[in-house]
Amino acid sequence: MCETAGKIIEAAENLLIVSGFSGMSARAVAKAAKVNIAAMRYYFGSKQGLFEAVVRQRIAPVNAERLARLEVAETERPGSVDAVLDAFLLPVFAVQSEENARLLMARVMAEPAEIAGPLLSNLFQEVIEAFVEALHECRPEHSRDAIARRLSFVVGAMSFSLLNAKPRRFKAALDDRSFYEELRAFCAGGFELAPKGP
Amino acid sequence: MCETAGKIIEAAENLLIVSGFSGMSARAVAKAAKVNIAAMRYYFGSKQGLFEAVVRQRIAPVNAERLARLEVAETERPGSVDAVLDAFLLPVFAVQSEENARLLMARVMAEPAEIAGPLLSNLFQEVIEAFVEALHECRPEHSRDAIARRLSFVVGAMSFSLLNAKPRRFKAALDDRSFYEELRAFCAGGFELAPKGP
DNA sequence: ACAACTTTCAAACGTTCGTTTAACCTTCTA
DNA sequence: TAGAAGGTTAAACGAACGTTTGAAAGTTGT
Repeated sequence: MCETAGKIIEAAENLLIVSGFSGMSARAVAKAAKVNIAAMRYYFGSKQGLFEAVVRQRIAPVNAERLARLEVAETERPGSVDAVLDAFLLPVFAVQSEENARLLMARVMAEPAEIAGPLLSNLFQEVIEAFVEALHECRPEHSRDAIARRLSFVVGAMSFSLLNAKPRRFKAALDDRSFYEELRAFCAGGFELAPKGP
Repeated sequence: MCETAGKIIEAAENLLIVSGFSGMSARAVAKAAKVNIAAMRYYFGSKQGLFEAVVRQRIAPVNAERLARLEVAETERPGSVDAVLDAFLLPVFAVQSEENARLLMARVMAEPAEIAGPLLSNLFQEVIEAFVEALHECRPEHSRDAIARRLSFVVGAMSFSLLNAKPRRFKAALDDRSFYEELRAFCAGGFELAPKGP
């Protein structure tokens, strides 16, 4: 049955978020999913294959929506850093994607390169290139390298604060909203030119 | 001999940077340090104890210098966000601390909470409180919670970009310098008020 | 020289790891 | 009804894990 693969992915996602790839054992996944260990190999080939399936399933839609929103932003609000940043950040915080999607993305970003490196390169190459180009058009006084570095600052600010946010506070929805607005404001400010004053 | 403990710490640090805590095996540490596995328990009690010793040895001096520089900044340039951010960020990039110190700090920040959580809380509590207070005095229009969130953005931007920077490029010294200035400019911009424009 | 202490070592402890095998159970087709 | 195909399972594989032991080797003080 196909339901088994889904149960494995769901359990693996939850364990990945709290323990990371090396800290998550295939046996723990099987137990949490109430599935035999061999089913993991049957559907995903290996633990690494399961990891990549989990990450792909969560991140690919987010990146697709990023590119879609970027296209809209570039025609409706050309030259706006805020609009580009919204296109990059909002898909992560969209209500459709649950909190797990955010936490998983943050956790995967923090994995050692030998585990997630090639996968993330494949998943993000197109997105990074598109957003660096878009931001470069908004701020042509910065070099593309500088823009790319600043974009990595944006990703880092988002990932780290997600990982280290308290596991759940009261009024989560409201907090999420204000959290996002602060993140967006912070990142947008980072793309402004240095202030005039000394 | 005390040299053995030093060799273990050095080897563990290098392996921690590339593999993280769960991905680093105690046996690999012993082999890299050319030391018997039992020496790890003799000097550090356990793998977790070794981990904490490595982290403490690297991060404690950085945080001490952060507090020292903050005190200077508050008297010499009161109210300057730039000065406070320099006090927070420069000790990480100071020439005295090698690149390993930066990479280790970034890697440890990305560890799952169950591994590094309590340790990081102890190591950073005082620093976080001091810098949140200092930044709040620079920007009293932001709440302390908002300042704390922005400070976590700063930490994230720093950590992530360090982890994902290429392992070494030509002209490292110059690159480090411009990298730091871009990071500082980005973070400082994040603390500015929303720009006046639409 | 001897005894007391610290440090190092080879070897093994039991456990858990990711992976694999081979048999079993469905379900559908000939 | 026989059998092929897809899905699931218990059981075990060898390897590697963190940890522990007990004694050898080295150091120190008297």
